[in-house]
Amino acid sequence: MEQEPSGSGADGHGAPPRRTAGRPRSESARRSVLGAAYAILEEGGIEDFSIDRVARLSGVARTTIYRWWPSKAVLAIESFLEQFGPQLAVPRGEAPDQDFRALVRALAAALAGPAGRVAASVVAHAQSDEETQRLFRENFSDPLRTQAAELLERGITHGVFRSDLDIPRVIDAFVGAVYFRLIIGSSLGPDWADALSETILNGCR
Amino acid sequence: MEQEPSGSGADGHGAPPRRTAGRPRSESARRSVLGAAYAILEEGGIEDFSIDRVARLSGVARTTIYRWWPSKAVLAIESFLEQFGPQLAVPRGEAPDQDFRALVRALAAALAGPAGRVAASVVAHAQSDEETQRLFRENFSDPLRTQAAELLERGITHGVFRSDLDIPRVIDAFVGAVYFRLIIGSSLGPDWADALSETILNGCR
Amino acid sequence: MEQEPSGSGADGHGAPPRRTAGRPRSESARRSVLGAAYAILEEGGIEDFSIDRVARLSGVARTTIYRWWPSKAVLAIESFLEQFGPQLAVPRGEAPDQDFRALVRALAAALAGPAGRVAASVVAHAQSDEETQRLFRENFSDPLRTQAAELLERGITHGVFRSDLDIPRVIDAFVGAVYFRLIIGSSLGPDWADALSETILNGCR
Amino acid sequence: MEQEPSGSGADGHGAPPRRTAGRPRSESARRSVLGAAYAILEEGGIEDFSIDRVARLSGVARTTIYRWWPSKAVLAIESFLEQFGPQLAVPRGEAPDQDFRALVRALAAALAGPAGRVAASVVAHAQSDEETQRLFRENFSDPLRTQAAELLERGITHGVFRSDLDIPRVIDAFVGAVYFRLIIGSSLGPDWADALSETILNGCR
DNA sequence: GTGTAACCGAGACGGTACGTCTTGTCTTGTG
DNA sequence: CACAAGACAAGACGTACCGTCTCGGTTACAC
Repeated sequence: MEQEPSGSGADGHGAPPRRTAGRPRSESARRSVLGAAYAILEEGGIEDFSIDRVARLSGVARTTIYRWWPSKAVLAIESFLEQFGPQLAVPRGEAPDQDFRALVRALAAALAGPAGRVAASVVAHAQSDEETQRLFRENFSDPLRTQAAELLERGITHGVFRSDLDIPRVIDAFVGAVYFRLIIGSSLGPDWADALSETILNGCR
Repeated sequence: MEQEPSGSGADGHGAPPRRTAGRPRSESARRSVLGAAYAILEEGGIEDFSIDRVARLSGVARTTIYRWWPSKAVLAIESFLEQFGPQLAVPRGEAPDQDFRALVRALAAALAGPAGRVAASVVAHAQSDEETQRLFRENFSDPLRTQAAELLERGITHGVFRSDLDIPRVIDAFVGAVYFRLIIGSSLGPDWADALSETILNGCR
Repeated sequence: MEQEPSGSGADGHGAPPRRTAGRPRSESARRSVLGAAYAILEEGGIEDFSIDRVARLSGVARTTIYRWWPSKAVLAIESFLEQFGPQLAVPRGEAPDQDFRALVRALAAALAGPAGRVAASVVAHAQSDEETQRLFRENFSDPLRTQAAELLERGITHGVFRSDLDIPRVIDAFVGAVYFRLIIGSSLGPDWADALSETILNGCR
Repeated sequence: MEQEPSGSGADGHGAPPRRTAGRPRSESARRSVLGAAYAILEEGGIEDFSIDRVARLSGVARTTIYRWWPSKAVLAIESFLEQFGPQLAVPRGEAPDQDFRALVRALAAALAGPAGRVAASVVAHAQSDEETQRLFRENFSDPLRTQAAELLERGITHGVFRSDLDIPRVIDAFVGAVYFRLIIGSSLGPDWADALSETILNGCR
């Protein structure tokens, strides 16, 4: 979001950096804001999150924040995605059912830490804001589902999973289970993750 | 909440209603507040919800609200539970798998309406408030899980479901799926509910 | 105030104790309230004075206080008068000018202590409440003026003071001076009192 | 208060207006607040005075008032001083005793009107607030005393008043008398003022 | 004795105001 | 232009009192 192509050297094939007139946006301000926002989310959840606090902590003027982020929800989720987005490595091994187990474990583990608290906060809030919902879906939910879908399809072609598998529903089930436990404040340990995997895989074979 | 032992016919051994000294709590005020709170939740979610607004809409003084509800989160969830709590009738027919399908359908249907929006709002908020989380769990989540568990156990004894079924995980899966779709803003139609039931039941047999 | 005809044997000209039907007023409650009220005034002035606080400190129900004192101003001044009223002994010696000096000293001394803080608080508030103003005038200001007037008249008949002395104005001057210093927060030591006496007596001879 | 050096032409020695960054304070808001504050004081005394009411009447946000005035006492006295401060013109004629009479009359007259009610309210409150007391003393009491002192000194040098006159005490006496009558709710007519002047002047000659 | 009347306690209720915190907009001056 | 600084209107927060209003119990005198 708000990605500035300015710095990316890849577009050097002719298109100039497209520097519009006036003072360019301060990249350092942007980073300060997102960093401070995430720090606040991590320590106090969305409850303690306010534009004022982000401004104070980041040293960036409130006006500047308002110029670039339309609402506190968007700022919160952007700061979360920037940190969390690249964190989930989907496994790709030989046995699809083992991969599935690993995926569930990885998701549970990622959300068990402090990032989970942030995720819960942010997604909770998302529910009231179209834009935030979209950002979450596009940058977090959809990629995860896509990767999971590929894994399941691989299982089908390998003959490990039944051919009439309703892939989206399977994904609904395991992602939903993890997320619901997160919201409810229940633990997300590896034992629980494995038990869930087993239950779901039972229906896939 | 604030249950008056007065009405419980069980103590018919002579114990008088035990009215404590002082002006008794106004039942009409309590109802007005919960009603207004639910109305606000229904139309604008938790975002537009404030004690001030509830006070104005209900015609009850703000101080009176604070006397009985410690925080806006608790008021919100209580107003939701009062409306939604008794809404979910768990089916009890001959075929446990049919019953399961009906249960998933009922849950999805209940949350597909305006109550869903409220539920999402409220549960979202729960995540940052211990007390709200507890209220939600005790009054909504736990009863639902208990009833679902009984249904699944019946299925096992009837020989319809496998005997090594991990009941809590099955429940995690279908409740989580419904709730996640709700949060994400995806549809919760009967077709989707049936597809989910089928996927999960596949693992139960 | 709240004159109790019950005990006063002096009115034995026929009027019986006139005990009206019903439970009689609790004398202990009355005393607790006035005592607590004065204690609060002494430590925090009128600023910290509230019916709630008096009720809490005295252990008397708020309703009971409201039954007997129409406003917090009246309660404050009554509690003050009960303590301060009998405190000022007007001297009666041989030399009227010496007596005057002693009177001014006594007034200044009485108001220099903690009671002064209370007096200032209370009289300050009096200005906005008819009833309080009347109570202060009748129970404090008028008696003081009457006694001072007698003293000055004695001085005239003794030939120490000029015969055309405008007694009320003299009293305005010295009482006003003391009170103004009190309000302004200036000291009220004996030296200042003597200097004031001298200045005023200069105009009396 | 809050004096803006910008307008004072005296600092034309090079110091620029020194406009600090950020949006400048709204002069119109300041005026609205002080005006509304005085209007409320005039009609209901300090009893009806509240920041809320001032905000409503002035149309200025409550937060803005709190930004500039630390307490309601300070706001009250400032609004009073702004109106009343320049109102008292001290006479300067040939005969010092005539001037004194005129001064007492002027003071009494000024406080006899609606401003008197405000003054009484405000000064009454001053007694519990250090800051208010200071403001009243510096901006009202001290200037008045200074001018009165000059008048009396002129009388001494002219030989009209005795040379050993204790000037501060004389001022205590007449200012106190006026203020005490004000608080007590007694009239402050010209006849009374003249009688007071005569009584005090008797001691000055 | 038994009313009945006025008391006292407890505490809920509708209100007003408090002083603080955020939100989002605006209005300056500087880089 | 971007940005820092900060004023502004709006409005919610949770608390303290206000004065009124039920209630349940407690004394008294009066029949």
